[in-house]
Amino acid sequence: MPAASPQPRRPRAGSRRDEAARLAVLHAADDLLVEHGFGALTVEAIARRAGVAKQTIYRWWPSKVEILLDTLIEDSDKRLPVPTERPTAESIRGYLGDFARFLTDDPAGKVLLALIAEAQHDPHTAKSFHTRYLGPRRDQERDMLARAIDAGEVSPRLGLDATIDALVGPIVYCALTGSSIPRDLADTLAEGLLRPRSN
Amino acid sequence: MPAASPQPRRPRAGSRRDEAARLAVLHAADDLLVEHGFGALTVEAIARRAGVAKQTIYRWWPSKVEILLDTLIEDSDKRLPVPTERPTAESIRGYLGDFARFLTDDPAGKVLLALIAEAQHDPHTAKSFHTRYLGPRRDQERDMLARAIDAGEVSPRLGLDATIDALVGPIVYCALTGSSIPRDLADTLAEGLLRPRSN
DNA sequence: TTGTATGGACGCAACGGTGCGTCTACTCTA
DNA sequence: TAGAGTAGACGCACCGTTGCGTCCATACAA
Repeated sequence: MPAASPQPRRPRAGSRRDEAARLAVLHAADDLLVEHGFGALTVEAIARRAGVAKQTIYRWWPSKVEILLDTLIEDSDKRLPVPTERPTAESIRGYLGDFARFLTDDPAGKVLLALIAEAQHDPHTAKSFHTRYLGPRRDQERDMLARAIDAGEVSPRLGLDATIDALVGPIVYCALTGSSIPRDLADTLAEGLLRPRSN
Repeated sequence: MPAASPQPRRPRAGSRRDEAARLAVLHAADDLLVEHGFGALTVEAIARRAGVAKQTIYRWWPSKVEILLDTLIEDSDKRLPVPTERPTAESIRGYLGDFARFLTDDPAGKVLLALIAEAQHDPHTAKSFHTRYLGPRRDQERDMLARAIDAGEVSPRLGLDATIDALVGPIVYCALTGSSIPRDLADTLAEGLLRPRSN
């Protein structure tokens, strides 16, 4: 293990916010979470790892949860975009597969799981997590699904939100319980829940 | 490994464990969790509420998580039994509906959600939670499903575990994200995933 | 049957340790 | 000079542990 090397000396900051310090904090939080889990994630450890004073963290973030939210939002916008442009059944299946891989393979997936968890423990986290992450993302997913319905690509058995919960839920649940996600899970879910009632 | 314990010349001396204290701790933990959330749940608060010394808690439980596990196991065995005796599609649908109500309405449902969450944060919790709760319950659920398949009642599109994850996942996910669980969710999931591939 | 010794369960109180969030004091640059 | 940064001490709460004294159910000897 690389034993928390303090970052190389940055040039002293001026009177604007130090972008290098901001990124160092974000990355430190992300790394520490992946390496040692949320339980071992403390503001003091983040400061140490980032090579930044604790006060600098408290100046810009009210809690470590908001730090994680910042990293999650940036990473998932970048690496797990919602395909709202091509409203096809195939793109929805693709998104579900990407989501499963994001959760299991991407460091940001661990952040998402940790925030889902922390939201159960703390109401402030729950509120912020919904407002800043879950809500906006759900809006995009709803849009994706609604367009596919309009295009006649799919015809789900449930309402918009319930359908998304039914598709995403099992994937998240597998990740939460640490069981591996079967290859055909996403596709079978889509088949079972997006097809028109053929009978 | 314990070197030569002095011969228990009097095997049955001393007081017995105080059952009232045990129950007081279990109920105090349950109540505090429901009232103030896991974040505010401390061993000292449990001791205060139960009218019991902190030492008495540490004497019998290694952590507050184990206290919650004890309450969860007792409550869910009692109030959410897995219907393994009548292997019908209907009993499975009924179980899913009961499970949804358990999660949203029963205090023990909150305990379950809190433990799922805490298992993300702490590896010890994860291990104990799987060994003592998730594993045994999954065995029963697998049994329930396998019997229904043998009886020709259902013919799922996925493997045993994946099917259970696909049925239970959305319900848990709704509860975790605080969204209400649609009335027809359980039934539609069962229809979409347990029916034989009719086409 | 009675008296006593045993030893476990319990309550009370204090300990050192850790992370929290705040605070002060100082530095550096635009 | 004002804003952003570093360094580190502070009081607080909870952690998990320990020592000590009390209570009481049992086992056994008188």
